Amino acid sequence: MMEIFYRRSKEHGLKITPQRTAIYQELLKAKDHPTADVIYKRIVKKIPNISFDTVNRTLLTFSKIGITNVVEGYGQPKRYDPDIAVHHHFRCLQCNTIIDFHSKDYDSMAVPDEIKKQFTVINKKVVLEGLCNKCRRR
Amino acid sequence: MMEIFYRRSKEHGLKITPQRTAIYQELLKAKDHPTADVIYKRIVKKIPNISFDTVNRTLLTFSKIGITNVVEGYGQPKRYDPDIAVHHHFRCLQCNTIIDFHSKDYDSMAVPDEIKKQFTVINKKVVLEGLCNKCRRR
DNA sequence: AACTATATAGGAATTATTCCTATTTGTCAA
DNA sequence: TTGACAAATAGGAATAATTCCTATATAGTT
Repeated sequence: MMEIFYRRSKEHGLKITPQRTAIYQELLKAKDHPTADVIYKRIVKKIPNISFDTVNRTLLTFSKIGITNVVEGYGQPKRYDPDIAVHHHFRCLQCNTIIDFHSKDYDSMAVPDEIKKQFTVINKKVVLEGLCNKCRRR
Repeated sequence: MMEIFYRRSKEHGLKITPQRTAIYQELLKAKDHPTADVIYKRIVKKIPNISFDTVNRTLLTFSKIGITNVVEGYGQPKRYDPDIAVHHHFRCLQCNTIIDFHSKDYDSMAVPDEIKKQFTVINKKVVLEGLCNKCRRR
């Protein structure tokens, strides 16, 4: 799994630093679409003098070279997703939890011609919004 | 079109103020999914002493009572959409332009049982991402 | 081992959003 | 129509999120 990290970094002329390695590993472990701040807090336990800026900058860099993604949100802090395969999201409007799910039906939906003509579509996903079980009870 | 604004405000016990009326009208005119700041700058020309906070707060209130929506984004400032009918978005990864489009195929996609069981789905949309024509040329 | 372009730490600056409070204003009921 | 009162506003301050700046350090190459 670190494979892709080394390969893409090379391809883009990025140096493999201990900080980047740690950030990528931490991100891979994360199942909760964490913010830069959350990742920073987890990592600072291992690398006490790492700066927030490095974590933040690195996550943006990773997103640029396509080894992680910024998750769609609504103006709250950016959240990152280490799963770069096609998948879809359910998002709770109340607590902002994001749940990944897979659906072959969704994956295979055609892009309308109208859009294809005008734009280069790189990514396609379905975003469902509503209430999760916890929030529904209230 | 102001109909829904008056009705929903009543339903939620919100007062009809000149500020709210102006903000709603400005939003209705907007085709560009504007930020609170953009709306503020447009409105301050008509109501010179309106405060940014009022605009911001009002837009959030409108979203809460469902007469406008916050558009999915990636940590940039919140952007608002006066179109509350079901529709879908194409978003340019480079310049962040969001284009609305409609698709009956997308509208009619079923929500997976797996999700239905666990969550109350209120909203469903397809988000396409890629490059718009302008950005593609570079 | 030395060189060089890139990356980092730390802090400052900027941007976006929310909070606080005194004052004003819709709305409702008499 | 008027008074009462809860709700809303303006203005500024505070907080949160992100980005920028710069001196120093380091990965990757020669």
